[in-house]
Amino acid sequence: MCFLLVDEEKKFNIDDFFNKFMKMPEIYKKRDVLGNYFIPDELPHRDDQIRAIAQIMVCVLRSSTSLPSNIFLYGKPGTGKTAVIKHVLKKLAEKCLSSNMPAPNWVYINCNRVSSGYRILANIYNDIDPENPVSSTGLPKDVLLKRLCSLLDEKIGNAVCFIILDEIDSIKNKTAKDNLLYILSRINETLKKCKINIIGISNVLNFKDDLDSRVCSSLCEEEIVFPAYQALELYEILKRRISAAFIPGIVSEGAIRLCSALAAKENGDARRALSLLRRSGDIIARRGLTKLTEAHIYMAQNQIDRDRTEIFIKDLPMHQKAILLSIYLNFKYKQKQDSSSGEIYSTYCELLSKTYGLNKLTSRRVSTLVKELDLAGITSSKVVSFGRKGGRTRMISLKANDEIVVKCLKKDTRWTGFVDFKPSHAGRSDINVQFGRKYLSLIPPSDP
DNA sequence: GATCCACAGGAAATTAAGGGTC
DNA sequence: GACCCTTAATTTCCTGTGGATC
Repeated sequence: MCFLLVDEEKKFNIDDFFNKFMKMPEIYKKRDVLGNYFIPDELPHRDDQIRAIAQIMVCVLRSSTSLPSNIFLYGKPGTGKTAVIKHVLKKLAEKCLSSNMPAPNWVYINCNRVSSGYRILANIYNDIDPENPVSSTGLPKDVLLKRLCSLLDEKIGNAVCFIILDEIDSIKNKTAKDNLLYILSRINETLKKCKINIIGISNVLNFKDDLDSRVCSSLCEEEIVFPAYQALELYEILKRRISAAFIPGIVSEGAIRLCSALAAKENGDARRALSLLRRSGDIIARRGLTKLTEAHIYMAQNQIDRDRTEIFIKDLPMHQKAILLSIYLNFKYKQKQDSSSGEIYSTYCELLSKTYGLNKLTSRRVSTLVKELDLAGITSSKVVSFGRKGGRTRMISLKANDEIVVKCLKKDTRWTGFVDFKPSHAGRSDINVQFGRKYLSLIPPSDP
């Protein structure tokens, strides 16, 4: 039996907390304005992009069956791509309705959440007909496509349906990506009444280079690039949002400037600036303060980075946690900051030999998982060559705060007991431990 | 300049799981 | 229930690579 030891004095009283909060001064007029999904009526510094998209889409106003060119939008995260396309479609729909024309239909899919071709087609289907959804697996792709075409003709009729594929670069499998985009680029040949227009949104500027040439020519008819926001542009965007979100006088001038500068440093990401503002607003709201200063922006920044790392590690699959633990243990027990992929693999194998019911992954798979940790900013690594004696390897070091890493790993009961485990090769001076896989033989055989 | 090391990493194959159809 | 489909995770196979050493 297990008891939670709770200090009576520190025991959280939810009623008291709510009562205290109710007495605190209100700082927000409308907090939602700072949210990621809020689309403002005006999008400053995006006039060129709005004009370009509007000029392509305007033919829909002449005839509901006129098909505009397919569009591809490129730009780094937080540069307003999604907001601009939604804004233009909203305005187009308003104009159609005020002119007694049918509003254009549109389906928005974030490919980051629906990463396979089949599921993207299924999501388009389910978005159009949510009452009779198709399953996310099981049907042959050609059957699903046939059903989707029938549905589009039946539900949309003689009109254009815009399909927005956001974060299209996150479809990892190149064949799946080419197949899906090829199907979509030819779908109008199968449709009898409805017409499909594809709007692709990518965070990767050279996304097109990776596409099949047939797909590229039909899908990338018009391309619009979204440049990163400059600090001054971000400042103006924040000013507008602040006046809609906060009660006047709450946010200090210095805080706005700092927030814009920090976001400008992160590739001009407006989403990051708004998230900093939202988080720092919540910090002062919970403390009952009425002035948001630079200090609160720094606090918010630390909290966001910390939360991001903790959530990422908490959600890692079991083997990836073991790999991260191996990196941490090598960092902890070695004199050097970085370890070779071979050393990490041998530590990983050693850890798994001490657990029951877990088969170790191959070094190839571990190599892919290490790269994923790298991409997430948890580790930092680079490929280096040690010549004939040492060959080519990846040198890996821990980038995230080691205290946060160990705290998160301790929460996983499978690995709690291993956070102080010393790898066999650590601290040995009688062997050259540069090249870990050689030393797999050091690992004692696991119990049967 | 050739050789060799210790991998890196791409591509195809395999496996398991979830689901649809007949 | 057999068979077919899809996806995701993983393995297997293979070629490529940078630089020290021969």
